[in-house]
Amino acid sequence: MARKNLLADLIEGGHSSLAGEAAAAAPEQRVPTLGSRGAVGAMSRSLEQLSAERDAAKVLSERLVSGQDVVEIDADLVDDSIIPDRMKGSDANFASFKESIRTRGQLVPALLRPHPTQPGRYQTAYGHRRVQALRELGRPVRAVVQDLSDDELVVAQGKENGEREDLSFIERARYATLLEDRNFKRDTIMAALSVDKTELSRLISIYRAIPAELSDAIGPAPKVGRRRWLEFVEHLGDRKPAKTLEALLGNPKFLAGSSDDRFRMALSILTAREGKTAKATVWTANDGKRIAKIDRSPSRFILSVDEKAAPSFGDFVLDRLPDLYEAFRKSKEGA
DNA sequence: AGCTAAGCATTAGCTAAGTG
DNA sequence: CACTTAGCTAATGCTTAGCT
Repeated sequence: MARKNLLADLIEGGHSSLAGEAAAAAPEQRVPTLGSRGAVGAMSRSLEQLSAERDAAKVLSERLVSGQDVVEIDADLVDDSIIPDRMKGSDANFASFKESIRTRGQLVPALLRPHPTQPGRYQTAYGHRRVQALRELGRPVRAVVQDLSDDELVVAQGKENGEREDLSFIERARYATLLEDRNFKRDTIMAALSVDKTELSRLISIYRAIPAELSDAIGPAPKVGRRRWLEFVEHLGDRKPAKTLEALLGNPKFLAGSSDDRFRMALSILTAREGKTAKATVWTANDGKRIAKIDRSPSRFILSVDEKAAPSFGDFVLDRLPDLYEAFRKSKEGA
């Protein structure tokens, strides 16, 4: 519970006056029209960016208020975090982000710590994209510098991603696994990713079950969540992925598609080989009505009755379930 | 064609039970 | 005790069908 409300606490705690304003203004927020669609659409992206930066500012505000000065540091002296969190090709908006930094300057400071082994250098805890953009622009980084332990660094980095919620499932799984490989405690990883132990366990086991070449080839797949990655791993099984990989990497369609598309293709190759992966089927009665849908899996048989096509048929079946089951048992005994 | 509501699929967070 | 597995479900996103 505390974990779930972490973000809310941060925002409300630090900016209760803001929240109050928002609540007071709410009744008047029903603006009838906002001009033409085109104008609104063009604005939305920069608005998103603005709000993302404001959110980041809220999280940093505590540190700023606590008497930390913002200093300017040569971007070339700033290294990335000890653990990379993003996969290749996951940041499509970087160019426009960089452009906004170029035109408007760096609105929100980054959070750095002194490099543990190289005096005079720094490591990024929070604000990787800003640092990267400023590095490319050849500008100094405005930053708060604090002595942070490895744990604190990793948790701060996780917050950055959590704020924007822009790490996909597999990226979080990868990040969690990298952290574990670096011997971070489960508690720390849980804090860094804002997940519970259940989810953390799944993240790590799923990522470890997929050969790195395969997950790298697929990429971040932002629209694919736990459920389908789990399905992916189940179908992968003990099978040698070499053939799957070969089939995929040799396919120009695979390489041309989006990361989500690549995931879909990879999954369909895995499931196709399985032969009998029955998809949901519809049972049609003699009168032509599509009465029920059947979903099969190794562990389930789901029968759903269409209440519109056959009102109260479900109850009818339910009433007779005991008799049906009895008949079923007898038929088994006989066999 | 454009809009809306309904239906369906998916994600992600939770509890409970199992395992070593 | 620390972690894993299974299963449920609210919230969200997407698709489809029906309406104006």
